[in-house]
Amino acid sequence: MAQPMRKLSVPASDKRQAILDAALELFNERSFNGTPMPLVAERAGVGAGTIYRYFENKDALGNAVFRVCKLALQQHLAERIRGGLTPRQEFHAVWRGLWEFFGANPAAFRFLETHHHGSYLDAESAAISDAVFDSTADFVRRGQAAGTFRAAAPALLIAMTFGAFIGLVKEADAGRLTLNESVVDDAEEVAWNMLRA
Amino acid sequence: MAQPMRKLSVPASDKRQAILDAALELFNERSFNGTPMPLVAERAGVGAGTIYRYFENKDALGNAVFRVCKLALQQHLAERIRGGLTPRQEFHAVWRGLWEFFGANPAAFRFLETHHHGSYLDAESAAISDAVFDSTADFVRRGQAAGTFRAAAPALLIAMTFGAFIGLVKEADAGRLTLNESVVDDAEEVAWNMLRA
Amino acid sequence: MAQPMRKLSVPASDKRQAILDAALELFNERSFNGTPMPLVAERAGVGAGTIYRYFENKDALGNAVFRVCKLALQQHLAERIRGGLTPRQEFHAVWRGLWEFFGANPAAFRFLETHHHGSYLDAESAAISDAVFDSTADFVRRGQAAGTFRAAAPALLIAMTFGAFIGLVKEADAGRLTLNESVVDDAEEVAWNMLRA
Amino acid sequence: MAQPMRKLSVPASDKRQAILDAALELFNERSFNGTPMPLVAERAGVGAGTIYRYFENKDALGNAVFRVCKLALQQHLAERIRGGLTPRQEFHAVWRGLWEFFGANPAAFRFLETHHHGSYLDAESAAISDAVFDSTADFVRRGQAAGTFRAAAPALLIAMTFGAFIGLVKEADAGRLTLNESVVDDAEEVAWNMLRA
DNA sequence: GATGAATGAGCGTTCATTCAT
DNA sequence: AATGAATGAACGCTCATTCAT
Repeated sequence: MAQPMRKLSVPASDKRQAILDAALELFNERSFNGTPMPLVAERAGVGAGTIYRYFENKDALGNAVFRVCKLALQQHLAERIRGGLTPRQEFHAVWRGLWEFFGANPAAFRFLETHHHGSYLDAESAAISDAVFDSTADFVRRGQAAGTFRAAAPALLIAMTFGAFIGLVKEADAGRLTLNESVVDDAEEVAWNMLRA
Repeated sequence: MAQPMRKLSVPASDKRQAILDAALELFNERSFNGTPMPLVAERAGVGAGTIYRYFENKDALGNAVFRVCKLALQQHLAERIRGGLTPRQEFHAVWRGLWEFFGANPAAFRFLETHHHGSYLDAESAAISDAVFDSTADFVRRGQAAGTFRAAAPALLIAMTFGAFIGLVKEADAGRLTLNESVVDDAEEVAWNMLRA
Repeated sequence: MAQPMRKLSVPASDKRQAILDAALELFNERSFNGTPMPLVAERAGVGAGTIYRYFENKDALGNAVFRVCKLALQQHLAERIRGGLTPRQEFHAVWRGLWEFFGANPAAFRFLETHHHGSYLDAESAAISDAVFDSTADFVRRGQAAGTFRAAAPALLIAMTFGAFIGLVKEADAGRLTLNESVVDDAEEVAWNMLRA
Repeated sequence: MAQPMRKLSVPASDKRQAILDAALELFNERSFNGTPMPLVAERAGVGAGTIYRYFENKDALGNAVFRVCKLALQQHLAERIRGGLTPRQEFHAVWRGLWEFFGANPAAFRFLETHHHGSYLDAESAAISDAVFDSTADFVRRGQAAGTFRAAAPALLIAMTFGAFIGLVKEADAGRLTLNESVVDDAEEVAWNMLRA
């Protein structure tokens, strides 16, 4: 059997991923503008110049981190919604999905919450945010069509529900709340009262 | 009797206020680390060196902005809660208070939401945040004692309620929602369903 | 008796002297370039702007301090040389004069030693140094004419003798020597062996 | 056998040395505080930021210059003293050593004389100064034990002898004395009369 | 005359980016 | 492809000097 005609490249570039990981951590710890590129390079275990082989400049790196996080969250939630669930079950899936995503990838979650309007974000990043929003709005409209979700602007319900979840994370970060399974379950019940008709 | 003929001198703290205002705007637009001090000076209409007559350094300026905003919000809400209101009326007062504060001072509101754990914030700023939280928690506990508010950790209810409001503002900033009086009233009804027993 | 026709002025300006004193101290403690003018003003107990009524700028202040010190030393030594002393007695008078001047005015002495070629010193300051040197050279030549002083270039003898005294002061400053009366007497004997024929 | 054909690369510490040389020159010309780092960089032919790859900050650069000069002088003198010389011969070696060092490295000599107690000098620099002093004091005590040197505090003799030499250099700088071989020989004779018993 | 708040040029230092290796 | 030494523009901040009071 003939070997396919593409060059055998290094495995989808470990270094690119290492740079993204390091940048995500550091942008959370020190903010985008407070993070020197050489520090990203050091944390990623690469040379400073190497970053510029993978990202045109610091802004591009910031946008790449944003997109990776946003798409990871989108995919994580999308995987949980598929299927023939009731709207209540769907909401449970989303809420648990947020919690699982946060547990598996807290840095990504915090980055999205904190850097959602960094001045370095470009049009494409904004477009991705809009696409994620649109698919979420569809989910809400399905629930409203079924009469299970409250009749209010989908944007309003989405904003308040995600906002409430983010509020939990921030309060936990401030040390005034411990986010464990039972607290998140309580919170789901609370949030559900916002959504249900 | 005629007013004596002396020149009206500018109030001594004119420039201090101008610097605080400029810093608040710019820290929102460009983040703390992304804002050069000379730009703050320019926006405030003062010389670069003048800032340092009023604030020891950039961190001190950041903390001053934070405290001014936090205390203004606290006072704004406190003024609206006093009196013999029912918990539902108190909640209305708080929700409207947030909305009014945001309308009167959107920059201050956004600053608090975005910069609540900037690495430049010092212990005193953190203490103020805690004090504001404590007085809010008292408000929640009063409502719970009266049986009107849901029995859940006050920190959880506070986090989710403020988070929901902040979610609205962010969504409005993203251009996917228009925050007007009727939307805010709808949102109040939604949020109330989180709180009520 | 008619009063002379000049304005009664403030007593030869206390402030000018206070500024000179403060500058002398601070230039010694922190060097010329390391001393901010506002600090000179504060130490002198005057407003920052006031210095500029008495001295055109910082360089002019530095030159004024230099001249005051140089002339004070010159006068101090000149007072001790007058009269019909033998060269040995004259040398004793000079050496003791240096010691007394240092004791009475250590700041002035150290300033002259440390700042003798500050880049801010102007031609007039240099001229004063030369004049002081010339009168000292005359003293040496008198001693050489009398056959009491060693026949060598006066500049050489002056340089080495003053240098030796300054060396004592520096070593005392470094904490490796205590300058008291008996040490200075010993040193005079040592120095005399450089000069005598 | 032919030398291998690899490119001759510049020694790694090329720039470090250029920076030290430039700093030494400029600190002499304009004093430590009077010398801007960008000017050091320009004189050294490097970028301003490059200095900070080799020295942590300006103070560290000042200390490095001081140590290089002090150790160079120490080594220069130490090389000349070894052997079975008489104290008079040893003194000749030291005096000539000073003169040769000054001739070979006038900037280093002047730096040591002028900056010996700059406020930026750290404990290690002070320790080096003390060590150099101690070894010189040993030399003096040897001469005193042999009965050739005057019985006086070694610190006093050292201070006056070095002070006298420095006085010569200063007088030459002031343009009132030309330091040539015969003048230095005369001066040695003069200085020897301070030291000898 | 005396003041000190205000200024902005210039300081010490950092860091995004480049490029010789 | 990968590096990290080198750069210089731009940062946070200081301070000599001015000028309205």
